[in-house]
Amino acid sequence: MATLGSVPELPEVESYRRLAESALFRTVRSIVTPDAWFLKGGVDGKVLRRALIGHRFVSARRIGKLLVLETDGGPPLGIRFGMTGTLMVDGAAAVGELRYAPRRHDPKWDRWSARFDDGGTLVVSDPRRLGGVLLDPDLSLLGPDSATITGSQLAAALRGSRAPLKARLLDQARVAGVGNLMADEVLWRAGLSPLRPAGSLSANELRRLHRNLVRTVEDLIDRGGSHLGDLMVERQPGGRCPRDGAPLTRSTVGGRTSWWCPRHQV
DNA sequence: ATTGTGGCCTGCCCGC
DNA sequence: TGCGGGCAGGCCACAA
Repeated sequence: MATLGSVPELPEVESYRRLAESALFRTVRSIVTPDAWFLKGGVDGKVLRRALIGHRFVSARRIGKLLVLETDGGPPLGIRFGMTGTLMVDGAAAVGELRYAPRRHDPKWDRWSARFDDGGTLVVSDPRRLGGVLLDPDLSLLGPDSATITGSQLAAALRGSRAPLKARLLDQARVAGVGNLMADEVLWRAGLSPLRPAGSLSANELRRLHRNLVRTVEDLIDRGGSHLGDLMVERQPGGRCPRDGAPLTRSTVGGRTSWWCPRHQV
């Protein structure tokens, strides 16, 4: 299998955020919205132009997988990347190829662009159109960011839930930033089954999960993508646990394809 | 309320 | 060689 990137989970969006910092403090001259489907939350091109043209982005924040570009006086712009979205500034992409996206760039996949007074651009490219752009995103719909979540916040996110642990971790309203690949990696590292009822973890298991979640996020940001976890190369038919060699189990958990080690993830 | 399911989107890959 | 059916998963609407 080729060494590709992965879907835009927290590590990818963090690299997009860093790239977006190079687009700050540059005056927006025009907005290109070729795909009305890509505009979310009831905004249209006219509203976006009124909000952004003549203004500048002044900060690039990330909450979970959501990129928020704050403007000088107007409402912030929210960008979601779905599973194949990439960010480009001045023609350069933030990270390498995405696992489930084409390896090339085609301008027809540019779903949204801002052009600056200096001639540069900020472009959202998304072949499968699962991402989107919105104004003034409601951040209260997102749980604590998994890069900085505290142990007690994680405990609160899981407490009392009978949903599968993995499904709860994927719920962006509970914990923001965990996607399918990173969920498998974190649970594998923590030695916890994705099928465990979320509220059934002991205090020790909670500590273990929290430690591995925060460390994994940091680790994968450093490595450069959610596809660079230790489990990922085995996350395919015939794959074996890198820790103990047991054949990995594949099934659907929380509506997502899941791979885990039946020997040490309990 | 919580939890589960299906659909959206479309390029790519596999088998015929 | 072309074709068609699955597949991938973030997010949302909807059902029970």
